[in-house]
Amino acid sequence: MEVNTGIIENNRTQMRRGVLEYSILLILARGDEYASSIIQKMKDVNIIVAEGTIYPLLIRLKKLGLLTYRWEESTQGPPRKYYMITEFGKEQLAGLDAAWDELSQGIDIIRNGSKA
Amino acid sequence: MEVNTGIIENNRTQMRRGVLEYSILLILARGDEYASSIIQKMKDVNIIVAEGTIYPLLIRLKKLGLLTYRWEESTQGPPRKYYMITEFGKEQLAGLDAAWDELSQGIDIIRNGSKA
DNA sequence: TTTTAGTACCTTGTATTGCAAGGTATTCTA
DNA sequence: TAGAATACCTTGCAATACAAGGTACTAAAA
Repeated sequence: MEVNTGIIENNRTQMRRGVLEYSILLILARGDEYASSIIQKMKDVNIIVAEGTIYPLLIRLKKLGLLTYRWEESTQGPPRKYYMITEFGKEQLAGLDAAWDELSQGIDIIRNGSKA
Repeated sequence: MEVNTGIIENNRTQMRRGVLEYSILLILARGDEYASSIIQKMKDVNIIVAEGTIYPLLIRLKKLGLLTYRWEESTQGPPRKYYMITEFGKEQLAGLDAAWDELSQGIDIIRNGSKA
């Protein structure tokens, strides 16, 4: 079924997809979070992620050794799975920072015709 | 078959994918180009695209009305299909500029914790 | 005049992956 | 004790990038 009609909306989604893992790692580098709070923090900066996206993704990043987690009781609802970035995760994040910078620069160049 | 091993390489690819259409439109907004020259221009700024990616993409963008093309003889090889951005394409590109700016800002915020 | 190399076009099939939809468990409140 | 709210998770589908393989034209070499 067709979900995204407009070209712009479609590309906005596409662009977001490219930085999903990166944003998760950025957020977790600032502090431990559980899935729903990550979704919220990303939403705050207009990077929309669905639950069905983030849970498998967190599991994947954990398997790769970038993250670990701990369970924590909540006063209002079921226990939460707080994810934490590992040392290896931080190393990889540094690489992603570089990748993002490189892409930004690339876009800048073809956009403005200079390395500004 | 596994193609991209490293996490960083994998994400670099993922990020690039998000801006494929955007970069094509940016390049064509500066002047008419044929597929191979678009690939080259993108490569120049480290945005790698394969032929098998760009041909279907150009066809798609043409079908959507963002591009048209004209054939042009070449002195060294077969004729070239020069793609040109349409008025509608320029309109959409403006939207993509906004989408990109928004994403960049979003990343900046979760990266630096501010709207710098 | 055949062959090779270079350039340009294009299609097919596969693997990846985001996510809508649907589902379970816990806590709190009416 | 029946919702409502919050949290977790899985399944199956649709979209899509791209490796691989293929055609056609030109020029140059054999």
